[in-house]
Amino acid sequence: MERQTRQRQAVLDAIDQAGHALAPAEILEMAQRSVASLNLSTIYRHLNALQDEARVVKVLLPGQAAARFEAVCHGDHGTHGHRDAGHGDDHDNDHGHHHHHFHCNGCDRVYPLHACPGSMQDLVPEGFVVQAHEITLSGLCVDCRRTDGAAS
Amino acid sequence: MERQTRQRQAVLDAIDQAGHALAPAEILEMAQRSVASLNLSTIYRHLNALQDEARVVKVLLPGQAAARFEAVCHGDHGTHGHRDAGHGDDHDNDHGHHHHHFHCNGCDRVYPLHACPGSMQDLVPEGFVVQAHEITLSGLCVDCRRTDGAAS
DNA sequence: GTGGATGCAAACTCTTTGCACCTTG
DNA sequence: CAAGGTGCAAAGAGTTTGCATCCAC
Repeated sequence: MERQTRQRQAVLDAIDQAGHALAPAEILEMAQRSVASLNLSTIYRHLNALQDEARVVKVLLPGQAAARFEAVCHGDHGTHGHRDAGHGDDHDNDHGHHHHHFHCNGCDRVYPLHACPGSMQDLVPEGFVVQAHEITLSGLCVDCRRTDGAAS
Repeated sequence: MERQTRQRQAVLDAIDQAGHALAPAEILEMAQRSVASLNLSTIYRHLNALQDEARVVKVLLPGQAAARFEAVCHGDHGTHGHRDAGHGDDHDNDHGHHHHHFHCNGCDRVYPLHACPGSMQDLVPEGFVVQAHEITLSGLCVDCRRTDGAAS
């Protein structure tokens, strides 16, 4: 996957423009606007390649079988110190900074959270070693709070 | 799923005796020792029923498509105050106390963690409402630390 | 005896792969 | 032109469901 093709560009554009994690099917839908013939398997092939290039991350939510993918953000946020990041994936490049996710129960979107409470070594029994942690919050985002939350 | 059948008992026994979360296939393997004819679909049917009865919980790990199931522990741990539990599942009975999980990268087991840092409302942007949180730690358990960790 | 439970096979979802064809460099 | 990418269809895991049979009550 090193050539510059229309389909590769379409996949990249979809992910970059979304601003939040997308499911492969959503990427397909977006990307087909540029390349109508685009196939799901091509999406998956690029997604896997882009993960290896550390340009996208796979986001898995507990409770959801299907994966989503988000663009890696290479902006430095100051915190390089903790060796406790990672998502348990095979790809252990930690380019793209450590973050967590918020899943909105209203619109089903997944938002990145740029805060992190730090290592959770104190939650585990003695003798256990924490190598990574994954926090997923869920609830209502600003928009859905107004709509679903009946807060008027 | 209200009758007392050998297969139901076999499934329950497997989960109760395991002491940690089991995959459906593992439950099958265990339970077939009592009921050789046991079928995977029967396991799934009971697992779903038992979830509704709040006797087992589905445990999903980020990064793993397949679900695991663990026995609900009805022991009170004092903390009933926080309305911030839940696993994002449809089943929102909070019988069985709120807890998190540790996934061992060595033996692939999932251990329950009975500690919880509490609500994480401060991690989300203003206007977002946190209804539930899910924390999954991973690393090495005591046993695997000795084995894999090459600590000798 | 009857209705709920079971086993089997088929269906479904998500993801990966084999292969012939087309495209990029 | 050749290496590599693409589309399609088929293969796989994991999970659910339809249906005829079986068994607990």
